[in-house]
Amino acid sequence: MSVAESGRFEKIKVPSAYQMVAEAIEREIMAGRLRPGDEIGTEAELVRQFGVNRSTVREGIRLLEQGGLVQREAGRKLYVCLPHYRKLSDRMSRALVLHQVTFRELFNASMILELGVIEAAVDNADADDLAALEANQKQAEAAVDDPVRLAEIDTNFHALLARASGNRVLELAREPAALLFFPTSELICRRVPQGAGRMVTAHRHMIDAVASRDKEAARVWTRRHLVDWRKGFERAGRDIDEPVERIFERLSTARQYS
Amino acid sequence: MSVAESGRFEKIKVPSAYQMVAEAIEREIMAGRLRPGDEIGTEAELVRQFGVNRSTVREGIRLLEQGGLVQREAGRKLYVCLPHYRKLSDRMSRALVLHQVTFRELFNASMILELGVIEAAVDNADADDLAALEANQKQAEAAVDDPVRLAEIDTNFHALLARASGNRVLELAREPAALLFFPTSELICRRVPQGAGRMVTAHRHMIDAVASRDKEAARVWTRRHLVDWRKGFERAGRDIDEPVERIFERLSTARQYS
DNA sequence: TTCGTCCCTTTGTCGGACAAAGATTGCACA
DNA sequence: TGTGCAATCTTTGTCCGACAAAGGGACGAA
Repeated sequence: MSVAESGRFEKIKVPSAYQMVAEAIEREIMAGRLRPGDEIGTEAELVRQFGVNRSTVREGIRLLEQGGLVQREAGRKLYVCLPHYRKLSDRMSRALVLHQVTFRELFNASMILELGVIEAAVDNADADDLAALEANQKQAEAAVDDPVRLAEIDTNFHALLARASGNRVLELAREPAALLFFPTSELICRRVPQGAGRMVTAHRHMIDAVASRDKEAARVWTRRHLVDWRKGFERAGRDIDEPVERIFERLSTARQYS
Repeated sequence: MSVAESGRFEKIKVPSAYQMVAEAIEREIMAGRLRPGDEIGTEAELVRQFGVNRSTVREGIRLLEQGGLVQREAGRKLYVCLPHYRKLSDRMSRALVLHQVTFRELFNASMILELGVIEAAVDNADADDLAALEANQKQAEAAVDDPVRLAEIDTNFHALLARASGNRVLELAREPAALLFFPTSELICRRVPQGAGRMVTAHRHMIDAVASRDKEAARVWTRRHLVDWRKGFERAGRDIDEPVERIFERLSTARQYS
């Protein structure tokens, strides 16, 4: 029963062959000797190079596959690729759910992240970003009576805003929380009559604030938007201290926005 | 050369058996029917249940393994486990590097995240958190002449602060950036004579601010701490708009802090 | 040129095999 | 009766060989 054998020496780990295969390939990628778009050799070539069996090579490849470092094009050749944000964020979100974080944590973190995002967006948004936001707003206005669709549009709105920030670190940092947070708008729009209208109004003011580079208005309306969420959440009879439940059935089938 | 065949139909994806194995197990976990700590059956059992070959089962398991959803205890039984933050953050950091984000993005994002973290820490830190921070501070004072060690301590300082925030969403959101950002303190302490001293001083004031629940002081000193980083970074002859380079050799061998 | 057909390559899956190491059983001995 | 040790069973990691399906290219016909 020695789970945490605390002592003088570190536990010796003897990596298995398939792990070493994965690590070797990953090192090549991280060192820049394999670049995104390059194709890794065939399994037969890897078998020759590493001197292990094909089964072992394949297990190593599976490890990389999940990390998003390599991709198979339609069951065919194996390419190095840039891990896609969305996929990584999905994993993160799953972890948050399994760790049973509360809606309060989600709310507080999102307040910080979204305020940061919109401030950066005020500084950096260009015409394309604004056009994308306007298009999203049009969709929202047309969907005020469809909670499912509206929640999806809301999620996209904030993703577009994050992209407009021009800061990919921030964009990635907010995404795991956002993937759990904004889809709950559906619940709120469904239970609170004026919820949808207030959401659309807030989005309108946020876009305008970004367009006119008005940081103060941007902060005010973002905060209001999120506080609305919280009020709606409680009015819908939910407790903000309950853990985020498993809402991934919807998320995993949601349409990609990029 | 049809990489992005944009057309009327979505691409048809035919999932292979090993992917279905992984997805089936993952569904069980996310649905709560398999809980962290439970042991997944032996490979032989999975072979029976899924009706596929052992090689296929093993490839499926490798997919889950990388995601951190399952863990093998010393080459032995397979358990469901909670994905560890550190591992997920490592993946995220790698992705940021591969996407060639700039130090400017890293700096701006960290400013937002760390300010958010310390405000939450001011509200939520308990005696244990403060004790841990004090212990870290002692280490830092003893290592002012060792840039490598000091950078590690700085990284840990901010991780402890994030934990003190009591917000795991925020803690996770900041980590990918932090894993890239704070280790660069080594460079600065090495190149800028007064860098180490200013760092220790800033940490001192940050701890005091958290202990005395002084949010304004906490913000001021955090901002000063990060601005110091930026000045040092430029004084060390680096351009803040250059992409984050590949510094993972160090990171991957860095000691775990939790 | 365009199209279809044949052939080669590569992947996904299967079946079986074996050594090493953990887990279990059973026995000898105190 | 309880304890320590050896034999045995189980499970994993790795290897080997095999085959169907699908992609890709060569080659010839229209």
